[in-house]
Parts: sequence; C-alpha cells; structure tokens
Amino acid sequence: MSHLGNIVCRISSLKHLTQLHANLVYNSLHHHNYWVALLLKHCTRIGAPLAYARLIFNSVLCPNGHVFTSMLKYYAHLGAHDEVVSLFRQMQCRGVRPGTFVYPLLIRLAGNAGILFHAHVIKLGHGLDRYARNGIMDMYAKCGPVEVARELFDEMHERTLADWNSMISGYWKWGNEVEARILFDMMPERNVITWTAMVTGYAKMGALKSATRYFNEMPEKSVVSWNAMLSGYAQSGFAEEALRLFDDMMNTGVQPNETTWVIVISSLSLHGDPCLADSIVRKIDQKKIHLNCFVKTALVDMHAKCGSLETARKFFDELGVFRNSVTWNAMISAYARVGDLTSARELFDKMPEKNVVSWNSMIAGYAQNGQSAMAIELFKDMTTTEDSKPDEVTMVSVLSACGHLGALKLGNWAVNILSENHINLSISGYNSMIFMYSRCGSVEDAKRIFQEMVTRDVVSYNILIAGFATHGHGKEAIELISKMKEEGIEPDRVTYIGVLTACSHAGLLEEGWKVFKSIQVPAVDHYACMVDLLGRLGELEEAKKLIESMPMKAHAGVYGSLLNASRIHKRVELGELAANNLFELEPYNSGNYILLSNIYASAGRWEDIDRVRATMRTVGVKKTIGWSWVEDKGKMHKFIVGDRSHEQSEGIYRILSELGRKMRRDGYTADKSCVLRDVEDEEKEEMVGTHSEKLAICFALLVSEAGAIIRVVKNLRVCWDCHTAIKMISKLEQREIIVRDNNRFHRFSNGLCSCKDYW
DNA sequence: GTAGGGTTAG
Repeated sequence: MSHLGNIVCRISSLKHLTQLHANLVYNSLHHHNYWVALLLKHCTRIGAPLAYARLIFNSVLCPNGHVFTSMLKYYAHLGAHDEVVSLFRQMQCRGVRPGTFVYPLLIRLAGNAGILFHAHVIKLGHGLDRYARNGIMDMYAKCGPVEVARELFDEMHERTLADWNSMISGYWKWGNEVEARILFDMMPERNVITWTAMVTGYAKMGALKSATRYFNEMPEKSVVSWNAMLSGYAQSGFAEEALRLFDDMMNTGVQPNETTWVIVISSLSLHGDPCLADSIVRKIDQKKIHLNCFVKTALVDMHAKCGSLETARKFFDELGVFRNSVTWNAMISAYARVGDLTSARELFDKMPEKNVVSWNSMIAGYAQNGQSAMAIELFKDMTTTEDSKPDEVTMVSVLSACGHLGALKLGNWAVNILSENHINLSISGYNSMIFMYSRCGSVEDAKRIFQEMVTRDVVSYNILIAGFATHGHGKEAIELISKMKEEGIEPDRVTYIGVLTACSHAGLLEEGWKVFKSIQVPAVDHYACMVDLLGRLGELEEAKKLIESMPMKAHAGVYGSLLNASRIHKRVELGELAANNLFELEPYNSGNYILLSNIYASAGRWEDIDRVRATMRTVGVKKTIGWSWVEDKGKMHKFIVGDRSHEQSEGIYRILSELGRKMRRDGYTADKSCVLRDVEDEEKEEMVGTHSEKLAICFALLVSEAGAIIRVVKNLRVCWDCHTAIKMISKLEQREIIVRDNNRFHRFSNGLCSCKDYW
C-alpha cells in the first residue's frame, strides 16, 4: 500500500496514472470504490482521455456517491453536459444519493442543464443549503437570465461574500458594468476575489485604464489578480505592456502559475519575435515548470507564429492524447496561415471532434489563399453536419469568398443563412457584406448595408470607397472622405488609394490632384495612383515629372501605371522606359511583357515583338493564364482560353459561331494589335476568338433566362478586342452584361460600356 | 465543498 501511496503522490502524467492503474489491477483493487474515485480525480486533474476515464469508471461494480461524483466532475470538466445529465439520472436510478455539495458543483459546471438541477434541488429539499443556494444563483448569473439570479439574491436574508461575488461576476458576464459597480460600491466587505472580478470585467471590455485603477487599489493581490491584468493587456493586443507587467510580477516575488505562463506565451505569439520566444522557452526549461496541455497548446501556437512550424509540430506530436480541440485548431490554422492547405486539411480530416473554430480555420484558410470555391464547398459541408453551427467568423470568410468569386446568388444565400441562424453581426460582419455586394456588382446593396450600420470603422469606408472605385463612381468616393471625417474617422493610406483609383476610373483629373495634395505624407502607392490618373488622361509628361519628383524610390506599381498609360496612348519610347524598369523590378510578371508587345503591335513593330518573346523565353516567364467564371444555379463554371472541357461545350461553340456570323455581318474584325493573344492557333478559330470571357458569356447565353443580367468575372484585364466584341454582343442579344476584371466593372448594354477609362 | 485568471478562427 505504501508503494501505491508513493505513486499517487507523483501522478503528473497519463503514464504515471496508467502505472498506478496497472498496479491496482495487479492487486485486484481496481473494483474498489475508493481507488476508482481517486483515479478519476487524477483523470480530471491531468485531462486524461475520455475513453480511459470511462474504462476506469466501468470497472467498478457498485459505484458509490464518491465514484459518481468524481465521474461527474470529470465530465463537467470536459464540458460534456449531456453526459453529466445522463450520469446524474443513472445515479438517481441506482438510488445513490449524493451529499448536498454535489448540487452546487453540478449546477455550476453543467451550464444550461443547470435549470434541471434547480428543480431537483428544490424537490430534494436542499433549497436552503447555502452552498446549493449559491450554486443555483451562480448558475443563473452565468447562464442567464441574470434577472433570476438577482431575484434569488434579493430574496436572501443573509448574504455571504460568495453570493455578492457571484452576482457581480454575473453582471460582468452580461456586460452590465453599471450594476456590477453599484453592487461593488454597496458591499459591506470585499475580498481579493471581489476586486479581481472588477479588474477582469474592465479588462475584458478593453477598459484598461479602469482595470489598472482597480488593480492598483486592491489591498492584496493573488496570482489570479495578476493574471487577470496580464490577460487584459494580452487580449487588447498590448503584448509589450503585458510582458512589462510580467516582469513587475516576477520582481514582486509572486510565483507565476500555469495560467500565467499561458498568458505570457500568448502575448509572445502576438509579438511575433523569435528571440523573445526563445528566451521564454529557456526560462521555462530552467525553472522545470510543469506544463499542462494549456501551456503546451500555447507553445504550439507561439512556435507557429514566431518560431518555426516544425517546432510547433513537434510540440503538437508530443502532446499525443493530451491534445484538445484548441491544440488541433492552433496547428490547423498555423498551416493555413502559411498556405500549406494540404497539411491543414489532413489534420482537419483527422481531428476527432471538430468545433466551430476548426471549421472557421479551415474555411478561412481556403478563402485567404485564393481558394474561394473550396471555402464555399467546405462551408456547405459544414451546414450539413450536426456538430457545429456557423457563426459570424464563418460568415465573414464565406461572404468574402462569394465576393471574390462575384457569386451574387451564393452571396444572397449566405446572407439568408445569417438571418436563419440569428447570427448577430459586428462591424466586421457588416463590412464583409458590403465587400460581397460591391464585388458582386451590386453597389446599391453595398450602399444600403453601409447606411444601415449604426457604427462604422475605417474599413467600412475603405471597402465602400473601393467598391465605388471599381464601379467608376468617382464623385461618390470623394464625398465619402468628408463624410467619414464628420463621423470622426480619419482616412488612412488605403482610403486614399481607393479615392484616387476612383478618380482615375472616372477620369476626374482636377479632383484627383486636390485629393492627392490633401494627403499629408503621400506613400508610394499614392504616387502610383496619381501616375495612373495622369497617364490615362494623356498627361504623360506630367506623369513622368511626378515620378522624377518622388521623394522615395518608385516601385513596380508606379512604372506599371506608366507602362499602361503608354500603351493607351501608343507612346513607344516611354513604354520602353517603364518596361525596362519593370523587367528589373519584377522579371517574372508576364503582364509587363504583354503590355510592351501590345505597344509595339500598335506601332507595327513586329520584329520587336519577337525580341520580347525571346526575352520571355530566356528569362523563363510564362504568360499568366486568363480565366473567367460565371455563376449558374449556385455553381461556378470556369473557363480558360479555347476551353472545350465543359460538358455543354457543344452548345457554347454553337452560340459562339452564330454570334460570329452576325458580328462579321455588322462589320466586326478582330483587332490585330491584340498580339500575344491567349490563343496560339488563332486562325483556326471562329472570328470571336476563344478568350475565356467570350466563352463564359456564351455559356451564360445558353443557360440563363432570356433578358437576365449576365455576370462574368475575369482574373485579368479584359482585352481591347473582347471589350469591342462584348459591346456588340450586348446589342445583338439585347442583354445587360457585367464583367468584373481584376480591378473594375464593365457594364455593357445596348452596344455601350459604362467604363470611362477604357481606350 | 461556494465567488476571480488561460490556448484556437476574420
């Protein structure tokens, strides 16, 4: 027995626990209530896996109150509410009556199931026990309705300190700062828990000044108080302040506990400095601190964010059965962040119990790495599973993916899901809706959502301004600057990029200059926008002068604008100048070679085009593939040049040749200056050619209802030849065709296009 | 045996 006692004292891992268990089995003690209860207690403490705890529990024949209680605690600790309820019922069936202390425990840990227990407690006549009474009140304070908790509180003849504290933390939980403070001020006496609750409350709402005031005023501080203050800084993103406070804490002589380490490590993840991360790892090693799964998970995240993925993975693998869902999620999002979607998906599929965050991480991973269609696909899987319901974060990714695709029907479907699931939106939720609508070509809806918002931030404005810019609404974009200033929101770098782009697309030269001059310290991007604006309108000398006057080095965007302007105005020498700079700055961007070739083509300098082609071959740069896509019945259909892989290809090409005949009849000839075309064997094709946007439009003509608006998205610029062709199609077919290319909308109807910036 | 602090996703 004393041998067993020694083992029990040393239990700090699953290995020790299994040793003890094996020992008990050897001594035939594993049926005994005493030992089973003890084993289960340790299971809870070290977070042993569910299957193992169940094995231990099931080995006892007649569990007594202690065993049941230990198992209940284990389930409650896991947050397995259903198991708690069913085990409690089992306990009643077996006629095991637990001591009164079980009730507050269950009520506290069982969350919403607590109401069930409330009834039981009353029935069993424990209603007046002060622990049970506090437990019930605390349950209502935490799970709501908090008013019921207040009723119980008011009914009490004498209140303990714990009752006051429960009530205060209840109010904080529901964001009621006023009531929390009133109670705090009314209290006859306070303890460290009361003070800490106030610090936590203010820290969680981001009111760090108030939090600090209470923290400094409190008569005594515990580790928990320090942790509350630390996490306040960490949660608000003030990593450096948190680390400074941690130093203060160490100097005061307070021993950090595991929670402290979790907070400190997560602050370091925020900070992202590998050196600091290393130093904390060394400190932990030196102090031989016991690392629980929370600390290890924090370490996984920290290494992923500022060390290396390999180290993170090593910690992840080492955790083995101690991994919880957060550990998995941290690792999944680590892979997703760096774009390693294969590894992320592998873990995601392997993960035993996924929660919302798992889904969100994976969906966001796809959405942020240009895999919008996959993001939506995965979201559809999510809606068919029982385990997790989408939340705001999910929908932000989904809406953003719909926006990138330009899938309006899918976007509307996502908006419906928002209301069906009663998902409340914060500013970023509304922002993603504005983004979706404006990228899907529906500026009116984007504007409507923007106006509906009660509070907006700089991002809301920037998204709407960018939306106006892509639609060529220059004046409206400019107006938003003064509107945001009236609202007390300062325009930032991105705001001005949007407004200047809008001026450029709308041809507003004077207004653009005025905006540019109002920027206090213009960045390179602002110069690039200005060069674009001047260049498009033919002020090429002025544009060149502006580049020469720049206080900083010009980047590719600046020369890109100049090159594009040279193409528009057929200025060979200026184009060569811009192109040569670009070939140095970004030798692998094929677009620059194409633009230069087009300039040569317009001047009839065909041998120079061959030279550009040769350079491309030497450098090894391949022409970027252009693709277009169209939404039909919630599905995206994607086309590349000369695509014949679509199942309705036959119909598409039939429409294409019919259109070709009609257009030739009306005097259409393919533009020869459109050299280095997508298709190599151009002669073989029917007149309209096979550019992807034309195929996409023909597909839409084939499947959509007569008169419906056709929406096509293209990843590159719509070429001049296509632009002409689509104008003719819109007139011939009497259809409105909206094409979004990489930065603007073209709205074709009755032979005209809305864009004012296309030459 | 009551009340306060922790890791992941946009």
